[in-house]
Amino acid sequence: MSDLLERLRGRGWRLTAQRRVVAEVLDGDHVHYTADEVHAKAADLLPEISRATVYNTLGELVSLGEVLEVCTDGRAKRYDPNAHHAHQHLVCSRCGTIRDVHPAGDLVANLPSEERFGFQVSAVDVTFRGICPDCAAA
Amino acid sequence: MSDLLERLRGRGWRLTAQRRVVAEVLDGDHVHYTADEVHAKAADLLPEISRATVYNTLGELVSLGEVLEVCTDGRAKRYDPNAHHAHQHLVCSRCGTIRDVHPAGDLVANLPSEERFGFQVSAVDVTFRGICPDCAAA
DNA sequence: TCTTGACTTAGACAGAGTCCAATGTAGGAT
DNA sequence: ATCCTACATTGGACTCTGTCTAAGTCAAGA
Repeated sequence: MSDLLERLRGRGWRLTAQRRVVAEVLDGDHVHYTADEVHAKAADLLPEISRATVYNTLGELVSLGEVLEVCTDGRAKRYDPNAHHAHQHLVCSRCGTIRDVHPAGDLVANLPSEERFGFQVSAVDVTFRGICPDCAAA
Repeated sequence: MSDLLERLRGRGWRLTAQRRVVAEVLDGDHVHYTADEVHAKAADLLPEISRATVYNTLGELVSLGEVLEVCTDGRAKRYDPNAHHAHQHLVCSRCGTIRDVHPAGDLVANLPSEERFGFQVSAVDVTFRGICPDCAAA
């Protein structure tokens, strides 16, 4: 994720300790933390970091296209650092676990033009729902 | 929507004035109101209706499968009375307008089994995003 | 019409997120 | 190396969405 920090510095981002730890927390695959989870994990590394800064930083990362916002339920938004590989999400209806998945085909093409109501359709968010192996076993 | 009320009465629902006006507000196509919008419109018909009752009634309608909960952004949930015809949503990224749409094909089948991580996949929610004709013109 | 358990109400509360004025600091300028 | 200052951070108040509770009300069966 340090290449991310370099990229952002190149765009004029000031590199602060707070931004570093937020970026560090978001490193990894299948990471989908809420803002509060990011704050808790960041506070383990930098105890005095504030909630406001975590929200600010996440918002900036989203605006810059480096992180995706995901809402799979009506609760807190989740933040997905896997923004540079198009993907969708598979969510366990019981425990809420989220996996990144890669459906086949062109999903936007599934929408016939007579169903587009004159919209310029540019993107599609897909959430597959089901029961994960752990919940199915329990 | 009065067939809805009949159906619910058959299931033991007590028919109150409050439930009637909530059902009436939710009548129509491409209806996707937030709970507060439902409350405001219901209060036009029955001024003393409370927010709690609107939330209760919407929750019950969702549990009974008569209304769908939709969240297209991280904000308030929206309530969609078109629960008896499978459909997905098309959302304007600028103004938030929502249309019900009917994509072609079996959307769950788009997820290859090696991308299912052992989940039993049972449903899929799809949100197409784009710019609506009004916003494109403006 | 009476009765009763289901329904409604107002308001307190909780969770998620935003905003603001005061303070601190990264990094270019000197 | 130090200074400056525009940008970043902070804590706390605030907003919005939704839930809960205790007390009062009422639909509909007896």
